Amino acid sequence: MTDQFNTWQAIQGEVLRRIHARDWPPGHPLPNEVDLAAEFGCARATVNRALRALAEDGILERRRKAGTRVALHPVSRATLDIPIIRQEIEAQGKTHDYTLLSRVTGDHPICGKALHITALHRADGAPFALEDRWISLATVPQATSQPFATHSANEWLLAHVPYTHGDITFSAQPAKASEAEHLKTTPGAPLFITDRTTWDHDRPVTVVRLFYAPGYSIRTTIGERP
Amino acid sequence: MTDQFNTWQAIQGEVLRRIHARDWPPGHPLPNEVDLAAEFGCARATVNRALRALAEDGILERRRKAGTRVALHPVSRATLDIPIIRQEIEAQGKTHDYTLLSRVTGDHPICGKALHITALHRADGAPFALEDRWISLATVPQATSQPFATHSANEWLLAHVPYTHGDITFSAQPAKASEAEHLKTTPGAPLFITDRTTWDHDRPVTVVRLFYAPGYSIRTTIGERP
DNA sequence: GATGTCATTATGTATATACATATTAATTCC
DNA sequence: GGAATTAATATGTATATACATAATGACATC
Repeated sequence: MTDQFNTWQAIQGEVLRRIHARDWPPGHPLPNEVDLAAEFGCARATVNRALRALAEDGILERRRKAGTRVALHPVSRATLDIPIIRQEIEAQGKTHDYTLLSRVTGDHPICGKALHITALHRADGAPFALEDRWISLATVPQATSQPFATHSANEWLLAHVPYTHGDITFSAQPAKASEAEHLKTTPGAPLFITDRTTWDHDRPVTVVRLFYAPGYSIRTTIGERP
Repeated sequence: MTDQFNTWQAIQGEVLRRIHARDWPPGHPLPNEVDLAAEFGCARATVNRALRALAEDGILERRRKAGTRVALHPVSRATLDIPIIRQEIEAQGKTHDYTLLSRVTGDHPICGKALHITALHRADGAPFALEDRWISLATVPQATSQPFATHSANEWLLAHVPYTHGDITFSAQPAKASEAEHLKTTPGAPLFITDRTTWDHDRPVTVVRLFYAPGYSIRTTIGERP
């Protein structure tokens, strides 16, 4: 018991220091929790808390009995916060403006009978993102009574319709003529696209594709200590 | 104490159930940990573990004294695993092929004097991603003795050079003539781009831009229970 | 030698207790 | 009434202990 590390953050910091200093290079096994607790002069639960958090970040790999080791290929594990568009725009100090472009019913391969909504989000008047959304009427019948004329369907859905899970895909696609027109760019221009599908258990809630105006990017960090 | 939930996962599941069932709608405050523990017939630490994990997922918002409430705008918090390209290709059951295109020294605004490497990654022979990388020679002098002819610089760096943090940006950009040629597409084609910068404390390690061949996308899930 | 059993081991988790800390609410003081 | 102080409260964390569980490795068995 050389030093006294008595918070799990301090222990995490010391472990990270040893990893960064190459005392424990990639693939290197760590002492077990009991020994580390003895060395750091703290309880095993505190060591466990520190190492578990590092494992969740992808820095360590842990297996029962096998022990803990420094990740060999520290698959960069980044946490993406995907805000609603209004918040994203307002966070830039700009004013958000929402325009409903169309609102019809139709059929969608995943959603079935669905409300089809297209809308444009602007930031300080400039086109920001084009929204193409389907809302399943089997899952969300209340959507029919919502105009979605002044507020984004996303915010209404988040506040009123539960979902259990979903998936998001990011890609780059060329702008079609109509998309280019709304986003004030040229057909074929590279657009950053997000496709999101959300479910409530096994029932589809909404499928949405967002076309972001040229220049858009999303950013995240890895290994940042708060 | 009606039911007996004695694992933190069971408690997390029950809390999620109540959120999804709209018993606790967005913005709704939860009972405090002591009361929940009494209701669930478990220790407060167990409730804490369950709620803390949900807060990390962005589902709950917690503040001392103020208590716990269901997140009003459940900012979709997705975890992105960014594998090394070879693993990404091999995970698709394809063979990875790496070709060094150029290797010179030059100056880079962030890295200073740096090794500049361009390389092409192929999957089953088809262009997959074009890599444009700068490695700071002040931080990584050993890089000069590495040919990077048959293996990606990324894997060598991960195994031999420590880093503490970094940032990643995703965007869509039109292919320049040379990029289009390597990726066997046409100039102006929309390319999915990732820009990554990594640091070891305050020293830049490497700056890399990856141009992915058309059709590439990254996918993640939200709210998935493992 | 291959296979199955069992003890060992390191992590995973639950519990009771105690104290720390942030934040709000109430109260006192000027 | 407004500012400063204080009390109350919910979460945050540390500790010792106990048992659960997965995975390994050794041993015994066929």
